Amino acid sequence: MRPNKRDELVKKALEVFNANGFHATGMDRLVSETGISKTSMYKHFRTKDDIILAVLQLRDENFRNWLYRRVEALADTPRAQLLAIYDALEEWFALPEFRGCMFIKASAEFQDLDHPIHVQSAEHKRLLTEHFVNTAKAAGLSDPAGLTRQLMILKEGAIIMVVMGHSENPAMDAKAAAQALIEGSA
Amino acid sequence: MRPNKRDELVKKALEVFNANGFHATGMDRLVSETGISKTSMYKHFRTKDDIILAVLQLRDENFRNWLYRRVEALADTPRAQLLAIYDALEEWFALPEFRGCMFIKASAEFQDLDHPIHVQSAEHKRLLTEHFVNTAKAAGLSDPAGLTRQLMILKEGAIIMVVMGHSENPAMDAKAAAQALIEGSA
DNA sequence: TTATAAGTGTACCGATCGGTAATTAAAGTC
DNA sequence: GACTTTAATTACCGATCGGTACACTTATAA
Repeated sequence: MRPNKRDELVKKALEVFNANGFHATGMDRLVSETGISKTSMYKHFRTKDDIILAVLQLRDENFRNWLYRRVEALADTPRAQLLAIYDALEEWFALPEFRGCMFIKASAEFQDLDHPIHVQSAEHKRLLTEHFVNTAKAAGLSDPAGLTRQLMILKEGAIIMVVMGHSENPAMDAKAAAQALIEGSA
Repeated sequence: MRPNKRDELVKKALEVFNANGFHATGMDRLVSETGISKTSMYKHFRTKDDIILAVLQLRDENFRNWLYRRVEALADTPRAQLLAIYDALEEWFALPEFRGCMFIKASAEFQDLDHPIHVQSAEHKRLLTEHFVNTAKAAGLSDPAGLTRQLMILKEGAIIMVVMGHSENPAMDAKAAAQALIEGSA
């Protein structure tokens, strides 16, 4: 069983890109911080953008898996799970390596709507929305799609306010708002 | 009356940075797109970062002035003005040159919390919050600070969902949420 | 053993990066 | 008219950008 260098590269590149940004991280830095030779990188990927796409794909799997499972662990009923989203967010924000949402940052650095990196970042949000719409439906709430759009807005806004804001606990601000919205849409 | 080259540069640089990103825009491109010589730029600014800071300062003035005045024009009472924020946002999102929030993008490209560009971006959000807290107080609502934090989360989240999301009208999603929150905190 | 694939190290490519030097042309102020 | 300021032009700097060429080493599998 050979440990795959490709996966090792993507995993380490994720950390480097997340901490330093995409454009600001050069290939030489990627070499020195991952310990993987440039030759090897370009044997697995044709371009730097391809590496970024692989990183985003890994991040999408990791994050969605983590969030879905964490929400299920934190609450039993669908309705309580919608609120537990923000408890999970609070945990995420508290991590020392937290650096904001990678997909928001990626779409900020690759603004062209047709750019593959932008497209893939938007797809991540779509998948999240899709999942929580089902939770909202299971909760038997009226207008699950509309409510989920609001819950997503609260999630993204909380992330921004952690990075840029001066509030102490945006996750709990968002949770309080979510609770009011859910109770109002019973 | 001499037309100030410095202001002309900052104004045009704002458009270029907003459309192409900060790291992705080189000084040579700034020269060709603004028509201003590089020598002249570096006589007014010591570094590229200084130009970015000046751009952000201009953007802060422009945006806050516009938003405050638009909100006042759209609604009379403080309470209605809190809701009008999202009507103004809807207008902003509809502009053809809309490219997301410059400060969110700047903080995404300059992640270091101590970096002057990050600090200045966060300051923009602080000023916005400060202003709307006063509106919330004038509206006589309970916990104006807490409500404003929620309204800010909705604002930032709506911006993200316009750029990355698949919703049709995040501004109105946010407005509906804001309305529920305001009514609940009467 | 031997062929095949995977990985490394180093040197290099042209292009672009942020930033500077030197010179000259205008235009405003005294 | 003399002088100062502002700006443009052009060429250039070392460093770094994304990406490649080449020679060498390992490790696997037949």
